Amino acid sequence: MTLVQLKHFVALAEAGSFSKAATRVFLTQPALSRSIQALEDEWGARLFDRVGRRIELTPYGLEMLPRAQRLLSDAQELQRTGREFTSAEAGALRIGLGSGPGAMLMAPLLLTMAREHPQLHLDIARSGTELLAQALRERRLDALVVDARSLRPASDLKTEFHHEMRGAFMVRRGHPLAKRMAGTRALAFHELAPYPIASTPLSDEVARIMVERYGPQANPSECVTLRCEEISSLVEVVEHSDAVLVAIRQAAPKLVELRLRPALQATARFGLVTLADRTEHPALAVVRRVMQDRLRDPPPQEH
Amino acid sequence: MTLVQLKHFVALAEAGSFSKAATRVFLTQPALSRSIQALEDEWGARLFDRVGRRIELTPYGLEMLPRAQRLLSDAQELQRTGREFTSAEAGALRIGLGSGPGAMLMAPLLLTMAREHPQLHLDIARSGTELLAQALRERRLDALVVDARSLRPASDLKTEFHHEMRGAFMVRRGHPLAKRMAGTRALAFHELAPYPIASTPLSDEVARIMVERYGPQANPSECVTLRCEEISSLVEVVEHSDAVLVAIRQAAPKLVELRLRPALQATARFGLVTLADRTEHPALAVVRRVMQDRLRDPPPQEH
DNA sequence: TAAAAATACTCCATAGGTATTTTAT
DNA sequence: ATAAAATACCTATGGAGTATTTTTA
Repeated sequence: MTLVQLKHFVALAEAGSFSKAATRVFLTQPALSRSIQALEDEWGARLFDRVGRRIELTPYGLEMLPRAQRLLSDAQELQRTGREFTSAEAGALRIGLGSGPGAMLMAPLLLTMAREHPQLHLDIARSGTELLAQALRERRLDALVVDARSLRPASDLKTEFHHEMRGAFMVRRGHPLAKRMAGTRALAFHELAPYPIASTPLSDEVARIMVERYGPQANPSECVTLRCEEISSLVEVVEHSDAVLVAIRQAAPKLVELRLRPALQATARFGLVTLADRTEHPALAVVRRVMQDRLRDPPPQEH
Repeated sequence: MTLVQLKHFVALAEAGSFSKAATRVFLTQPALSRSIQALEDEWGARLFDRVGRRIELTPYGLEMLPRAQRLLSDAQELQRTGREFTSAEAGALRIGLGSGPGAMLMAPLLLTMAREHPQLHLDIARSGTELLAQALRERRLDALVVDARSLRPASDLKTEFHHEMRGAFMVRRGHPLAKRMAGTRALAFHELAPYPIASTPLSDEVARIMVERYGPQANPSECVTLRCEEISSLVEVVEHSDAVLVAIRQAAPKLVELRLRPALQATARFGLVTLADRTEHPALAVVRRVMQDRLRDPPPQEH
């Protein structure tokens, strides 16, 4: 039994004659005749009665026809699904997001999927980089987007570097510190002390840089008073209070950036991480596009 | 895409290596390798990552595997169903029974199917012979069992004669008429007059014979007082009353047959009728067996 | 170095085509 | 006499085997 034979069977039943059916399946009449015979031989029973110059389904053929049709349409469905999956129109994509990328990408990813790939199942996991990497290695995730600095280099992982996201101190427009930056004056870190500091959880790397630049009192575990994974909530707080936000500059483009001396010069390197030497999920193309769109540092800021 | 290729795909996924899978599907390793490659080429995406000496499903392969498995098991199911159908283990059989055969065969057919072919759907239609023949011609029935005498001969119908069923007058054991038949004495028809006469609907042919033998007062439409399609009910009545049953002798073997002068000598010729030149339904074998079992005239009666 | 997959080649079974015969209208 | 299916015969493609190379653990 072959899918091709089944197709011939169905075509013959629908056409009602060997000659007509043969042209429909792009065969000659003898070829179709033999194809049907082969099926009948294999199944040990006639599917059609050759009655004069007409043909007619036997009870057996009548019984098998709908089943054959169903199997054929299932087979077609299988092929179609395959194509859709490779073109990211269907299937399930499981993405792990580190806390920084999560803040920046979660909503855009969900939105893009909902709008442009409604048939694609998207599972987003947010967690620490190491836990995510473990899930990736165990095939519970298809890819991660994390700050590459927080990821221990490993040969079984492939990191596709995407964008260096500049970190910054930011306040609302009209904040006292903003006014104090008249002209080109830069602020010292201790001038921030009177205000609450808000940030998402920061990597050890960033913490180290801050201590290096501004001294022990700049250690995030000390100075950060408002910590929350959801950056949009933090932005809202900072917009309506005198709190200072420490985050990726581009995450809150409407806030005013503070110039500090020395400059913060801390960055996050967002990378798309997959297993090395594994075929990647077709839908990762969508993730890349969203990253291209959303992880773009703005041109140097003007005041 | 071929069912064979899908089988190879599933085997490889389950075996975890080309060599192992190859032996399982009775192929050499290169042959399996090429079979998988062909599938991957056709679908335009890798199904397995060849990682060192191990292989591993790609996300695409993972997505396609369960679908392929389902299609394969559906295909197997199709083949299995085919075999079951040809061996009368499954499918649907639609039989038309004339009133005489209906009385004799309905219950045994239903019982046999229920006991020995629980997966087989049986549809029994009871009606007049001509209506049944029409249904047969329109493929609404697979076969009929009718009294051949009531069927107008037609070249598109094939009648397989089975049994000549002898008709008889019967009464309960101990009935006054039974006592009156001492020795070899035969009764005259008018001796039956005091008793109700019970029968299934009789064919015109039988009615004609009765009038011929016993005169106008023997016309069934006149003399039959208890008419019912269900012969078992009639038998029950006759067993518990003084009614006389006119029916096929073998339909009520426990009753006593009346000897009449002249003898009734009416028979029903039960035949299995199908469309000529059409492949018959495999399950007709079952019907034939039931007919063989039930439509057997007993040896000449002793007294 | 060994084990596994891929490649190169060879072969043949089978599916398909052409020509012809058979059959039924 | 004609139209349709079956049969006979031939061809070629694709699937399978053997031998070999490549790769990686």
